[in-house]
Amino acid sequence: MPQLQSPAGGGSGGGGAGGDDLGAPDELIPFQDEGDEQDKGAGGRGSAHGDLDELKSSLVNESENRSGSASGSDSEAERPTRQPRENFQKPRDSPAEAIRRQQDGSFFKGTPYPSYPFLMIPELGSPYLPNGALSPSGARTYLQVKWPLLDVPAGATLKDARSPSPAHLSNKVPVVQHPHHMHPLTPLITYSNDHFSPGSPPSHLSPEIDPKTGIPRPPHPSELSPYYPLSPGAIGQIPHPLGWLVPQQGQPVYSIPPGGFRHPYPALAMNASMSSLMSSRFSPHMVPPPAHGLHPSGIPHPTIVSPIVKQEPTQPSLSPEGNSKTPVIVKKEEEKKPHIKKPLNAFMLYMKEMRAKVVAECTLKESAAINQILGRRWHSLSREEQAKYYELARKERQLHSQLYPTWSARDNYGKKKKRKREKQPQQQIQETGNSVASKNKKPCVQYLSAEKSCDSPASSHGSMLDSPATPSTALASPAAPAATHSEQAQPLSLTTKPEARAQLSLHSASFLSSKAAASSSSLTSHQSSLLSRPLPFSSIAPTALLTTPPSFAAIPSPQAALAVLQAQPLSLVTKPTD
DNA sequence: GGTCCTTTGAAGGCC
DNA sequence: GGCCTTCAAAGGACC
Repeated sequence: MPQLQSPAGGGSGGGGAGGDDLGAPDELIPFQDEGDEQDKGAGGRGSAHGDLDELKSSLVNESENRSGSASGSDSEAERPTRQPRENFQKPRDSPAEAIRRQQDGSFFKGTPYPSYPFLMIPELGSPYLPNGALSPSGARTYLQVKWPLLDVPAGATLKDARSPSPAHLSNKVPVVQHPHHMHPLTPLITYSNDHFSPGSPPSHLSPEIDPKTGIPRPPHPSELSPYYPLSPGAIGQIPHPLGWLVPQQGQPVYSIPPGGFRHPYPALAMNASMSSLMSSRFSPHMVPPPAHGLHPSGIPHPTIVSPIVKQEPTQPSLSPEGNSKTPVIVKKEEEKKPHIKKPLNAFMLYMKEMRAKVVAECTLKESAAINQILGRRWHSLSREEQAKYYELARKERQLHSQLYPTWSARDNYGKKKKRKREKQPQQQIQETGNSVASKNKKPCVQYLSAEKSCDSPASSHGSMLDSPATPSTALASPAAPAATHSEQAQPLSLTTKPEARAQLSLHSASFLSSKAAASSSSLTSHQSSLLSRPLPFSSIAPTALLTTPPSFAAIPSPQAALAVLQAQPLSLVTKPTD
C-alpha cells in the first residue's frame, strides 16, 4: 500500500527516526526537530512536515504581526524556537527566574497550530498508565485551551464547528486499563470543557526575545508539546498561569518544589507529590503506586475502575534461597510485567478523536466499518490537519520513549496471540486477484456501503476527496492549500510501483464512482478501499494530475473501472516526468 | 473468551 | 533499502 510518507518515517528506513532521534536532547523539543527531521528526511519525509514548517513560520509571522513588537530578527524568525527549546530541554531556571519570565508574559508562545488550540494532556505526567497502557481517553485528555488574549480567528480552531470538542467526543468514561487506575495528575486535569473555550493565545506570549534580557523566551507549552502544558522550570511557581488552566477542585495546579525539576522526564509539570510519584511510578522501574486508585492527594478519579493493584515489585522477587529464580517465577514475573502499549500513531489518534463523531453521524457501530470511514476521512484531511496528528503522535512517541526508554515495540510482539494470517489482503489481491476473501475466516464485509449516508462531510474542509468535484482537483492534494508550495517543499515522488499506479488510477475512478464503489459487494475490501481511498499526494506524479484518463468519465461501476484500469496502460496516468 | 475485521502508521526483523 | 509482520484502538460479529 502506498503510504503517505509519514513524518517519522520516510519508510522504514527512516522509521527509526521516530524513536532513534529521541536520544539527542535537542530532539526533545518539538519544532526544532520538526525541521531537523525534515532535513534529515530529505525528500522521503511526509507532507506533514513541510506544512509544519509552514505553520511554524506562519505562526512566527503571525505572532510578530500581532504583537507589533517583532523584536526578533530575521534569523530569529527563522529559528523561533531554538533557544527556547534549549531552555525547555534543560529547565534549570531558578524559581525566581521562572516567575520573572512568567511575569514578563513571555512564558508562552503562540501555538504553532493556530487551528489546534487544545492541549492534549496525556494525564500530564504521562498518557501511559503505569503498565504502559494509555488511559483510553483520560490519558489523552484534550483540553481546549483558553487563550486569554491573543486574537485568533474563530475559524482557526482545531476542528470545524461540526466537530465536537474532543472531550465531548469521548463516548465513554475513560477506563483505566491498568490496576493502578490512577494517574497521578488526573485529579488536576479538568475534564470539562466548561473551563476552556477555544480562544486565542495572548499576543504578548508570542515567541520573541525578551526585551529585558534579550534572551529568547521559552516557547509556549503547546509548542513544546501538547503534553507539556506548562514549561518545566517555572511551572511550579505559577499558581494559575493566566488562569487559563483552571484546577478542577481548587487545588493548586502546578506547584513545584524549589529544588526544581529533577525528574528524568523534565518536560512534565508536576508538583512535589507528582514529582515523587513520577519518580516512583513512571520511572522505568515501575515501583508500586502509593495508594490504590487514589492520587497521592487522595482525590479519587472517575476513571478508576478497579482498585485492584498489581504490585510491581521494585526488585525482582527472589526465591527463598536467595538469588536464584525458578523458571516459573521468572515466567510469573514476565506475566506480571506491565504491558506497555505502543504509542498511538497519528491515525490512531485521529481515530480516537473522531470515532465518536462518526458513530454519531452514522448508525454504524462496528469498528471495522467506522475505521473504513475514518480511513477515508483521514486521507481527506488537509495536510495541516494531518500534521497535527503527526505531531501529536510524534510527541506520543517521545513521551513514551522517555517514560519507557528500554521499551521496544518488539516487546509486545506475540502478546496479542494474534492468529497469523496466511497472507495480507494486499498480497492476496496482487496474487490472486479477486478471489481473496475466501481464505479469510470471516468474509470481508463491505462496510463502506453503510457509510454512504454519512461520509460526505468527511473533513472539516469539506472533504473534496470524499465527494470531489473533479478528479483533478481532488487529486491535486487532499485539500491542498498551497499546491505550489507543497510541490516545492515536497517534490513529488514518482511512485512507480504498480500498486501505487493502480491506486492512483483506481482513485481516479473512485471520484467518479466512489459511491458505487462503496456499495459494491463484489470487490474485495481492499479493492474497495483502493477505489475509495485517495492517493497520497506525495505519490502522485505531476503528470498524473493532468492526465486523468478521460475514459473514466463513463465508467459506470467500480468493477468496470477496475477492468478499464487493468486494461489501460497505466503509463498514461502516471507517466514519470523524467 | 478469544479472535477477526478494518483502518494507518510505527517499528523491528529479515533478506 | 525494501518488504513483511506485528501492534496500537474500537466494538460488533463470529467461533
